Amino acid sequence: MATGEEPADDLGIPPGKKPAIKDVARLAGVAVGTVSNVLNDRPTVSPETRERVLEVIRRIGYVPNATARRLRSGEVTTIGAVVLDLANPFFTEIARGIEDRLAQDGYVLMLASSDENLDRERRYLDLLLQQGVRGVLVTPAGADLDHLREIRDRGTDVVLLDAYSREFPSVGVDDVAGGALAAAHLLDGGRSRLAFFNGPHTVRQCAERHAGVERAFLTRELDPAAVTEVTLPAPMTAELAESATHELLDRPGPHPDGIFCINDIVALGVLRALRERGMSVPDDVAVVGYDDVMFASMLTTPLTSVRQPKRQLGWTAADILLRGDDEGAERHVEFVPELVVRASSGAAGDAG
Amino acid sequence: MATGEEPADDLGIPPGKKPAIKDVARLAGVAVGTVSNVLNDRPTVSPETRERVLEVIRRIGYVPNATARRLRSGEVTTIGAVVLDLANPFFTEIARGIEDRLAQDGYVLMLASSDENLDRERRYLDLLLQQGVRGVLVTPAGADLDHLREIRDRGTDVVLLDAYSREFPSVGVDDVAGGALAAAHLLDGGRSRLAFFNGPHTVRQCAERHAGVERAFLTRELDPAAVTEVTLPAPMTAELAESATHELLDRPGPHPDGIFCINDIVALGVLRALRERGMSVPDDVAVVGYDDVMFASMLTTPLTSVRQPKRQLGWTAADILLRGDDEGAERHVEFVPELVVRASSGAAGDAG
DNA sequence: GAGCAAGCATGAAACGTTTCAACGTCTCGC
DNA sequence: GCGAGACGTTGAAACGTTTCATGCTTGCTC
Repeated sequence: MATGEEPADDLGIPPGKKPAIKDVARLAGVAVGTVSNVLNDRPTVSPETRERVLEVIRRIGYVPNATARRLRSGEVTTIGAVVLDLANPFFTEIARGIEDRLAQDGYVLMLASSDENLDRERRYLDLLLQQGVRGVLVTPAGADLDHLREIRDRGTDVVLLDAYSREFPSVGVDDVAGGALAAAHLLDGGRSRLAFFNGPHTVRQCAERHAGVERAFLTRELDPAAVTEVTLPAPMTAELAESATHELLDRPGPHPDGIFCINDIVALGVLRALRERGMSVPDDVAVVGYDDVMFASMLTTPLTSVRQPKRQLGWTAADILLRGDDEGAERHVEFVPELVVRASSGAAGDAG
Repeated sequence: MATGEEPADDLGIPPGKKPAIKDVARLAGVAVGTVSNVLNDRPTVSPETRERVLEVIRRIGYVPNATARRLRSGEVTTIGAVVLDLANPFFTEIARGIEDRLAQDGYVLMLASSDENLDRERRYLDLLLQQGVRGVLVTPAGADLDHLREIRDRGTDVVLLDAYSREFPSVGVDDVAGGALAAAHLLDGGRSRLAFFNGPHTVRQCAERHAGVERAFLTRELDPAAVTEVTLPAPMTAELAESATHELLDRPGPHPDGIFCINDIVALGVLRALRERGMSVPDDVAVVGYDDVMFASMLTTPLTSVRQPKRQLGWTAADILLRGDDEGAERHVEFVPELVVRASSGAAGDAG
């Protein structure tokens, strides 16, 4: 674009520059302080003056500069979030919850994905701090929280997302309870030979859900060792789960009559393998997944799954951040997962 | 935090205040300009002075105020995006693509969902402008682009996402080609009695994919009127599609032997209904979806679908924005969708 | 030793707001 | 006809940087 078109009327604003509050003041014939009062809805402005100022604002398309406002008043209306992967439905639901809460207060969200990479996490946090965010929500990519500590000590609030630490406010879901819920459902549905398709125990979620399964057994005075645990390497895909299922069923001895999967993707692979073998779900085998992702209810055999309140997770984390050091603000919130029973584990068959 | 710990030595900084550049200058016995030069690695500072300044910075824990810096220097490393729904996998893949491109240049993304609501879209755009973003990427919630025009005229770049307009740079996918691709695949696979589960034609995507279907027929010198179009009301769910399928199959006359669905969710409902009726896919009916969402390949009968290059869509939009008015910058990019053939439309049965 | 360039350091202006003490101008009550 | 509020409005200081024209020292060249 060359010299470009000037507005028909000359407003005395250098071309290529955005109008500032002083331009509004000049054109409306008032002081800058008055314009500021109009902008901030202070009651000390006469209706006529207010109208005149607003008219000018509309005419020249004035937009207040949040950076200058922030510098002077010190208040910030931006928060940052770093999640593991924005392409993963689990996190986008969380992000959506964050956004919903922020919208209430006119905040804007700056979002980034760490890809579970500690370096990327640090780089993004650094960028966010430079932008001057009021606080950050982080799903930590690793156990090392040193950099987060430093950020907090420098005065930027930090809230952990889907994690727990006694040093930081945090929001998470009780994974032990989730594991117990799934195992209990299978046991109480009359299943006795359980298999557990899990990920490596180095991942907190996997270890805790495993502990939950054990707890369900012990509560019923059963031996947790009776569970056949199949450990899948990361990244866990449906294909991986499918072949692991075939492998499991090829073993000698009785087949399992209930399978608990660490997430719904894995469950999908298991279901596919069972179908290939002509086994009936839930009559021969009951299957339970985890996360209750969008498509769990849409499968040919709708999947029973442990639901995490994803949206609420994000909402609450943002709420803690915005409410700050309020008296009533809870510093640690742990949600309780919920079992959604569908056809894949319906009324127990007589496979036993 | 109450009064907190004071540093042992009195530095002449009011308690409870963060040190500013002038404090560093005073304590190091230099001018503020010099400190600024040290901070920005300018070469006009003698090594001794630099060391002295850095020493003071370290001692009092000075952190530059990014807000003030930005106000003065005017440099922006933020762009905004408003998509229809952050919880929809289609848009999060796009967002991920945007993020990937921005990361290359150290930019940060401010993200918001309009929920297809024009008012929300406007409100969010306003917030983003206040934050002083360098430009915005928008998936328009409606056909009215007046506000976008205004934003652009006031000096903020605008790029349209999954849309087309000759007024704005834009990135989209050829929906006519997508519709044609799906219909051609069914026709060339020997299917002759097609049904098309579509949304209302007021939605651009629906109208264009419909045009694509017609084109495929005309190219083959067939009559497009032979297609049975079923119009589903928004929001389209799997349940809705399921019952619409039953309704269609209850009609007298021969059943369709090929069904094209406006998206994969709809296809899911169709598949479910067909299974309930004991019809075989693809032997009795071939099914084709659209979007190729993550789970399309994971269904019991993997779904043939028209894939949109979602990530690339976002990447390219961000690229256009960042490259700005460069000579080589393309102002309109249209991607070509791709058909991913899976079992749901596999080798044609002899249903004809 | 005059002239000059190079090397450093300086300090004030500028960025676009908010905030606040001060200043009319009315209106009212006496 | 005067003091006291009440009501609107004003203008400048302040926020914490960056930028830049200017000035002061050196050391070098002829």
